[in-house]
Amino acid sequence: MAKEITNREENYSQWYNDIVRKADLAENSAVRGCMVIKPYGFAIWENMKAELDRMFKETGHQNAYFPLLVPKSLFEAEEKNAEGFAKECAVVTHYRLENDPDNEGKLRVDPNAKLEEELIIRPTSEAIIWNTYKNWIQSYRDLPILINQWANVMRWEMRTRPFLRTSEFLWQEGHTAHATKEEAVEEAAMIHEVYTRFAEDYMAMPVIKGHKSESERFAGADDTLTIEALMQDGKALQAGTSHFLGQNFAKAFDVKYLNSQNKEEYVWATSWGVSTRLVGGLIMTHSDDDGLVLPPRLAPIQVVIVPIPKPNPEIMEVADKIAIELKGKGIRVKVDRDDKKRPGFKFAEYEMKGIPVRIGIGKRDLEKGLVEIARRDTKEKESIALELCVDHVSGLMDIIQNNLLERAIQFRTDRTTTVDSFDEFKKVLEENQGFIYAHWDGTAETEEKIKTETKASIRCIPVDAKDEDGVCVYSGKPSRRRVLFAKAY
RNA sequence: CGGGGCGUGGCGCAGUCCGGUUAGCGCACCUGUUUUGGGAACAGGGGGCCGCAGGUUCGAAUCCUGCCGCCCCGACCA
Repeated sequence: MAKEITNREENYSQWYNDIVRKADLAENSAVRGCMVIKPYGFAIWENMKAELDRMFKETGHQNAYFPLLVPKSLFEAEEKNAEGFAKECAVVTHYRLENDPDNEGKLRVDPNAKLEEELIIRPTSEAIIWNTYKNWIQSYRDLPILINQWANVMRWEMRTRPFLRTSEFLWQEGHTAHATKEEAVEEAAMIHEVYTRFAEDYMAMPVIKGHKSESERFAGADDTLTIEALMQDGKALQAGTSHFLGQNFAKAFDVKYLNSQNKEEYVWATSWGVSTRLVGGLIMTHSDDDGLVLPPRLAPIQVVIVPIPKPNPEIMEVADKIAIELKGKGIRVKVDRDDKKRPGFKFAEYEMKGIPVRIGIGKRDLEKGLVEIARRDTKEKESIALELCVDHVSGLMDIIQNNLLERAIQFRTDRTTTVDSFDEFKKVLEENQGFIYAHWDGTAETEEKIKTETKASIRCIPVDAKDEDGVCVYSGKPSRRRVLFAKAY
């Protein structure tokens, strides 16, 4: 069967790398920590982007674009934010190269072209955007500002992995400005819900919604909302965050407005983002040892039609007819016209690429009026009457989408444990990993100690956590509710 | 930044310890023939500054020195 993909059990991270490479999603580049996203991988991102963009616009946001470079003086204005990102910033210091007099044919940085002020390559855009908003906002009538940008950002990470953590990555970042605290809090929560819907309805990736603990918060935020997904190796992935920024950036950039009583007030803010990391989450939620598995709603190709054993006019006529009908139902279809490769090779290839449904049209079956339908998610194959094929396949789209979500929910349920003692806590981490619900005393000290001793961190304080009196698994101090722990990516 | 590993056709590797004709193998690629319902077989063929720069030597992929880069594990990371 599928060759060259490492088994998940054998070496999970090698398996992940194999999928990325064999499914032709991305490859390493000449730049350390930066990947080349290949057409097939980019198509998945484009589908995510299209859907998210639609959701943002539906909720009243507009797209805009701000500069890649941020003057250092602006970057440092919001202290906590600057401090949080300082260690991972790439910095532009010069603007010109020249021929190196000591090294024929080589260039060097022109020492005379040093910038007066260094420019930071954005690790996030709050600074440059709030500096801009300052000029846009005078009155309560200018609010709210609801803007999103699709952009690249750079964070000089020490260790990178394709999609999950790269030095440069693509994302969207929403930056909104509001007249009242309530409105901003509501905005952050609304986007949190949009992210949840996207993860579950499109990626078929169930997530836990919650608040970050104070120490895990975005640098410069008063509250960070997160969606946390569970990967197949039992580790958590932070899949999206939505921050309530309070008035921190408004104060740092002096953004005030006049309210209807002609009184000056600071503006309230949110920011929120998801990135190409979602592609990594998608891979690790559904894929198996035979390759990528994609949910139909995000698959670049939803159905592939393979002539067996190879294209001939009679078969292709049927294939094209089915393709046209499926396309008429809004389904993304590829008809394989390659007459060089044999069916077995193609089957394996399309499985590697995670195409949800394959229709095999063969001479022998066709004589009996049958075609073969193969599902990627279950690997089931069935023969079905030609005239039922289109309806059956279009119906499969939702069935597969739901099955993937159900499967992922089941996996998460199996890997979620509620514990009441620290021994139990550690035992679960050794044996099962996954999500752990446990009581926590609410202090950063305890959180830190648990993390140091077990490598598990608080992923979130779930929004739907029930009040439940108990005692902290670590300190024994009283706790009002359980929080979600896991080792994380 | 610490520990480990590695740079040899597009990819994966052998050869390096112990220097010696023309640097080899698998995959991929090209041509042809036979095949074709789950990763076809055979035959022929193309493709290499052996990471870079010095040095030792009659002779360096191989030995010496310096540099550069990559991968893995840690530390780090919203």
